[in-house]
Amino acid sequence: MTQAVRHDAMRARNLALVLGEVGAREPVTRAALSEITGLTKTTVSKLVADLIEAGLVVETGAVRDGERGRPGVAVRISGEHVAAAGLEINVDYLAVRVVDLSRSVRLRRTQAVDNRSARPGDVAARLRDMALTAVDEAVENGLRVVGGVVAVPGPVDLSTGTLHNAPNLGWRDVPVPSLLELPFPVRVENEANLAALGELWFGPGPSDFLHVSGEIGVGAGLVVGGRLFRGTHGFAGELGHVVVSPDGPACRCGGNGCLEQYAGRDALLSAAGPTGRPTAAAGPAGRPTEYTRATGSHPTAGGMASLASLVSRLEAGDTGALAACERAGWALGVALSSAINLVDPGTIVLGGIYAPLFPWLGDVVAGTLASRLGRMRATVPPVVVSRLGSEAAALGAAGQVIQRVIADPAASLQA
Amino acid sequence: MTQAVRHDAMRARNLALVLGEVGAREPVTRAALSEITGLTKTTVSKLVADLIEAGLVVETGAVRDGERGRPGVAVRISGEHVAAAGLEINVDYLAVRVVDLSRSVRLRRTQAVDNRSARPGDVAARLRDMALTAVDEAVENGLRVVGGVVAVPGPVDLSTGTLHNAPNLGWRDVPVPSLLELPFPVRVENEANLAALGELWFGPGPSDFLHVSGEIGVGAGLVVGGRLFRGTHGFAGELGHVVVSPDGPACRCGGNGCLEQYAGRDALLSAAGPTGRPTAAAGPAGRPTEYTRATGSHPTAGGMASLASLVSRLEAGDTGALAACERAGWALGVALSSAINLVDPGTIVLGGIYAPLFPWLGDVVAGTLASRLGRMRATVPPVVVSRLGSEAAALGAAGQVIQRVIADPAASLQA
DNA sequence: CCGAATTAGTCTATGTTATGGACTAAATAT
DNA sequence: ATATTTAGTCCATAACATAGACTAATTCGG
Repeated sequence: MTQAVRHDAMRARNLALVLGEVGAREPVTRAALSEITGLTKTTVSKLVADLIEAGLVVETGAVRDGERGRPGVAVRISGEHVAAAGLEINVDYLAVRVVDLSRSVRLRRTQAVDNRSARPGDVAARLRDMALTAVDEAVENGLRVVGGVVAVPGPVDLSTGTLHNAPNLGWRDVPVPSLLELPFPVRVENEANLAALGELWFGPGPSDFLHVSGEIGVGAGLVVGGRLFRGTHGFAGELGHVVVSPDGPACRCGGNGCLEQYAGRDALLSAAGPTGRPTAAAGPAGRPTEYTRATGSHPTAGGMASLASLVSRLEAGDTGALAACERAGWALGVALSSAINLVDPGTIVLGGIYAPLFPWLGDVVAGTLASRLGRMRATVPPVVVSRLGSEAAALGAAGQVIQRVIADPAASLQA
Repeated sequence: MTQAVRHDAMRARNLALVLGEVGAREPVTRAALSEITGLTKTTVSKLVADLIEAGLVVETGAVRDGERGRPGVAVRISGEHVAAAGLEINVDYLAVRVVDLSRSVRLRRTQAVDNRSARPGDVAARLRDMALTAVDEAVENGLRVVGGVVAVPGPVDLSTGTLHNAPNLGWRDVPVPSLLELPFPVRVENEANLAALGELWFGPGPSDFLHVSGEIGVGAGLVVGGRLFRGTHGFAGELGHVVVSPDGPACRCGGNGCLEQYAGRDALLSAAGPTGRPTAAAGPAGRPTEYTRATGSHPTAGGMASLASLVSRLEAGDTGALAACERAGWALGVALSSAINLVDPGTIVLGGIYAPLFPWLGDVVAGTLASRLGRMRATVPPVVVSRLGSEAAALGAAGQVIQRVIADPAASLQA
């Protein structure tokens, strides 16, 4: 059930409503906000004044849009005070992103590390260092980091932040927030879910889609009506173990013929045949390389090297590589057709390793969907590529903090 | 975005909150409601007074529970004034249920009709007659039918109430509400969704589950946190076309090896081999038999006769019938393992034709799930049988109206 | 160039709703 | 019989939004 509504809750909701509309249509004048929300001009003015005082909103000066009458003073979300940290623990790298309230990315740090062999405490310490230097830099720019979210490759208990198990890291029941000990509240969430939210808040697309995160495993995050669907225990979106063929190759989950056995990173690479740089010969784990990049595909650490070589073989027209992609695309299409029948997403967004492979996968996936769904549905969901690639999860993590502030400005208005 | 909150909205929400708690814990005293909701005794008293005046709630007299102090006056949801109609158009029958606000079923009418060959207008006219006589009877009992929902076997445009297409009826783009022309607002919804909601509101079980409706097709309704998940366009839950084997038998949807080809009613019956009363020799379509029943499995119209004979063959230990059930159960398990990985339901509820077949299916389904999911998940969702059987959809339909009244009593408080 | 029209935003009085504490009512404990 | 305890009502107050008057700043038309 919902909570009781007192006067303070009424005000809190209206603050959230106004701030949300500012974010959705900035720059907007108070008059326009009054018309959009249905609140009176008086009320909107008072709410906006509070938001300005809290540093969440700023005036951008008068707007003269050729209309008659006194010009309004537009406001927009302020990116100058409040910021959020998006952290990511992945198999091959650690990442930190600092995003301000206006969703501008203020800082990017990625460190290539092979975390497969590492202990949770050591990884957390390294990520903590990265986060703290990032926070320092943010503070120098006048920003206050009000919270952080950590993206991890496995299911999470949302209330405690415990990572239940991450098979590709070899971790079990890791209490991530207490290991990090950061000077702001930290939540933890599955990377596939966060990648979907990253696509929602930082991508160009719609607000109804299934985002597929191709990594070693294959995860998916479903966003409907701008909200993430988590399922009963928060384990929804395990696309990697959807059945492609019930008598297919055995999977580590105990089943047979799961999608992961056809389109997971390792399955894809080994199906493509021998490659120049095999997975085992990945870079040294001890000495991480630090660097910053603007956008595009991710660094070559661990098996990533093989992915890069797979792409170059595909570009060269290598038949083995092409066949492997075709098979993976077909399997993805089969699994996605089940997913579409079950959860009815508006669009399919292919991310993770499928982003760089999209030129060789996309059409096969779309074709498989069309042949399996076309006769039932008036429209088959379009298959598009993620523009964020592997940055999606860390951005989604930061975005989740931003979203909380925007959804409940009254809470952060006191602090 | 949400709506602005004015004083009237505040009151509306608090009314809903109080009414909801009354429904959840009846009988309750005002004092207990005050403690539960956090609203003051004064406020609760005023809200309850309004609810009583509107006829939604009644006092049940003092409660002396052995405690010290003045005994409170308990209130409960009133079943004496407001009622809802649940209507169902199925392939083999039409059904009407009238349910009062306290969720007591006040009237059951079912008419066996073969609607396969019938025109929408004729079917609607017959259902309309049934509904009107039901409403008359309700009025005689002092009830006011404030709305109705129609369960139909196919996807629906919720805003207009148009049934897009019902392959088993042979209908396309049928504007159900305008055909019915009933003296109360009518909405339309997919029967699988409504069956899930029926299970939620009238069944004994939990509020997180996937309800499987085995009919000619196989539908599913997902309820998470007491809310139905509909997907982007409202087409979620098409379990019947989830892939069991990608190179299996061709399906009418254009795909291959869909669940429906293994566990749909027709597939199941024909796999069971020749039967005493084949599907084609179903009862006469022209002369419907009217009757009323309390509970249990549904009438024998159309293919239903064959289902009854399948059950008797199973009871007799017929090996062909047993093998068909085993195969269907295995396929259901395969499809459900995909569904569990994708949407993470808390429980699997088998309804429709799977309810009477449960003794021969249940263990196979559960076993298949255990073997495909056991190694990944700490707990595999339990597989249980629906106690409502084929009554679930019509009850869910009526329940949806009730639910609306309880979720927004302020709206019906004016009328 | 000036007044009329138009739109933005503020100010003031008012209405609606929930709160808090005093108060009455009705039971049990001693 | 009296004290204690709990239920529910009454009344003054506080919080918030509203309605409409008012001021401010622009464009339009002559």
